[in-house]
Amino acid sequence: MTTSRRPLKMADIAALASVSTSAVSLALNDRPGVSEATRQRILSIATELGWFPNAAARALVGARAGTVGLVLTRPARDIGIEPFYMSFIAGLEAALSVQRTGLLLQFAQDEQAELDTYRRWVAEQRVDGLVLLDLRVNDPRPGLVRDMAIPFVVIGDPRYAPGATAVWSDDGAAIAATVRRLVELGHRRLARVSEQTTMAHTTIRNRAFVEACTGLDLPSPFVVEAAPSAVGSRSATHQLLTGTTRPTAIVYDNNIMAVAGLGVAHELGLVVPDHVSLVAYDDSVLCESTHPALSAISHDVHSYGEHAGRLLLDVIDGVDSEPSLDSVPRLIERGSTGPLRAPDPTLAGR
Amino acid sequence: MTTSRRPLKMADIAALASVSTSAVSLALNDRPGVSEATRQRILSIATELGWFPNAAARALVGARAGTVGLVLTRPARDIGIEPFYMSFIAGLEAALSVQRTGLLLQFAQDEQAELDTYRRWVAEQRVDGLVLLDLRVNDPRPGLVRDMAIPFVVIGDPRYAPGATAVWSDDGAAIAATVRRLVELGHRRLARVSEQTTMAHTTIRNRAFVEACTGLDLPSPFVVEAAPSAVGSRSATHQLLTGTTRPTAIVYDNNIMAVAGLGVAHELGLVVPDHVSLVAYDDSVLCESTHPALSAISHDVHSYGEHAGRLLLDVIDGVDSEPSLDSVPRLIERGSTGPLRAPDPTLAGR
DNA sequence: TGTTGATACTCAAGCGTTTGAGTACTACGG
DNA sequence: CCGTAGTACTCAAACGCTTGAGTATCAACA
Repeated sequence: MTTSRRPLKMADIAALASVSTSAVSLALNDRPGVSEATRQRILSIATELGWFPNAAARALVGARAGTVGLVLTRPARDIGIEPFYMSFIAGLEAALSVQRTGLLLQFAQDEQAELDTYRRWVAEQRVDGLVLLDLRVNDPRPGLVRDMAIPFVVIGDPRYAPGATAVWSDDGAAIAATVRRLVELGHRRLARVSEQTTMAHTTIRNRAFVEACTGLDLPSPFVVEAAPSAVGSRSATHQLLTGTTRPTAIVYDNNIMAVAGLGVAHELGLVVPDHVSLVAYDDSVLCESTHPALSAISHDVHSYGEHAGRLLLDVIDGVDSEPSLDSVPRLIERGSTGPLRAPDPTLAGR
Repeated sequence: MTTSRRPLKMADIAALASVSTSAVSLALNDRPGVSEATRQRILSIATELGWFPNAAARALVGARAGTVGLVLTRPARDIGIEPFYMSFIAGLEAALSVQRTGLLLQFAQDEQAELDTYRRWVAEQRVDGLVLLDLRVNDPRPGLVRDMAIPFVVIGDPRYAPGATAVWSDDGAAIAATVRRLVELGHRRLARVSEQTTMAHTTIRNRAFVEACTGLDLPSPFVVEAAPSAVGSRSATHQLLTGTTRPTAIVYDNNIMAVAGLGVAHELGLVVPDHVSLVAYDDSVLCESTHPALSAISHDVHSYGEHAGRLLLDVIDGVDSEPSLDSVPRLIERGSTGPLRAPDPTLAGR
């Protein structure tokens, strides 16, 4: 392993192997045209010297940037603490790195900025593909990105991105199963604290939630749309838990919202799950760390990201993929859910 | 804004403006050699058409990739949920995007893989600079990266990376101030649950913690080194809170560890802060969401990342920067700290 | 022995920029 | 009216790689 000041180029390898740069190129890209002996000689010299092809030169001629792009569009400064994103990104990156593909990451304030970033990346030919996260209702992004003629995958329900290669999790089924389980535990007054209904997954979950409740002849459930932050969840939860007909179980839309909701329940002197059951969406060690530990509608977000990465690489390679279901999240029951046990302290006039 | 299939090139702009590509280049890079009128004409055509320079071509000749790299080396799959990282990355990216610089993100299993990634990125000339996160004791990275002759900044105390451009926060001072405050509240048996002492910041904090305690004539504090995860913190906290001489205040090394510790205290039937005070390191809405809300040694991690980004861009521009103190984190007191109020239920034999 | 067809290679053009050297034009002082 | 200096531009080479076209060698076969 030599550490030289001037970066090595293919010509250096070629000179040492006494062949032309073309031969080196053929050898290193596993193409026919060089003998096995020469190929091995070139390869060993290249690895010996620690040479890697200049990414820019390769991109310029080969039209492969070796990079895919991801934009996180989140208004609040601190929404990034939602564990989902980091896990997803880690999984995505794991899949990409198998094929030596880098991940370009950008944060945007709003949809306009996000689209500007896509346009710029495509114009600069910086990326070979894009990952569209947080699919929205009537999302303009799939259409616009398709017009840019760049491979992409959508993370979200294909019904909201017709014709696009999507990887999704069946949140509706997961929500329905959760409602059934809560009813089995004896709950009848259910509630949901959701993100904004502009999100496709929120709409899907909300609809599934209401349908599951009415299908089981429950009173129609509370659905509160909150700002996608801890603060939003706090006030929504407070509102629910201090209302006249208080729900006995609340299903949240992510981890942070559930943690915040748990805090509010504690503040109000309610015991979880004796007075109220709480369920988080997505799962992480955060849910395991609270007391009581949060029951969660769980799926493997890391492998969700990996799945997305593999699919995007396929699309880049020209393999046109169908929408692909990643998983049906399952309710993992921990300490925050259970049958209603104690008398209701607030309604009893504690 | 025209959306064309074939990407635009400089020659297209040149043709429309009836000038040479050289003129376009000069105009777009704000260099002398074109008249103001021509410059404006070229600029307006370029923006009209939505043209951006091909990143690869520019990198090939200009030796600027327009990208900096960051590797997250974390053994556990879920440590990424620590809010610090996402906030830091968001801040970093914000600073970079001001100068149209992208952020290449990679996760690595261990130090070896991290170094391999740096070597590859440098050899491929994919990045103009590197950010070295989580400085370790006797960290080999600054030395090796310097040998690669690529600009970099270290995030961490410059004493552990002599000669490198570093941006750091004075954790020692923050810890000392926190200890003083806890003593002011009446605490005398203090403890710390820390990450591995291979981390430079952990070593610094541990030392400052012990020194502050002995300087105030306290009994020597407990310092427990835990695996950097919620699980590690749980067992460390359990050990501390069920020991014979139980600490009355515990200072953690990050957010997740503190949340996990809070959960353990709850499980043991201890009231926070009446029986034990808890302090988190770093801060995020997560700390505000628990009950009681976690007091935290707080600094603005987002702007910490921004600071690092600006500094790295300076180094890339050849401005050799001195180590730069970002901040002295300050204890934000929330509900999890206070004077010892209740009799100790465990020691009283509840 | 000459033709054919592989095989193993080399040549050189080209990808879209930047940039130092070169050129045409204008203005101005002497 | 010439020389000079500046301004506004163009030319062409270069960056490091890929790739289609070309060439040399050699075995097989008629």
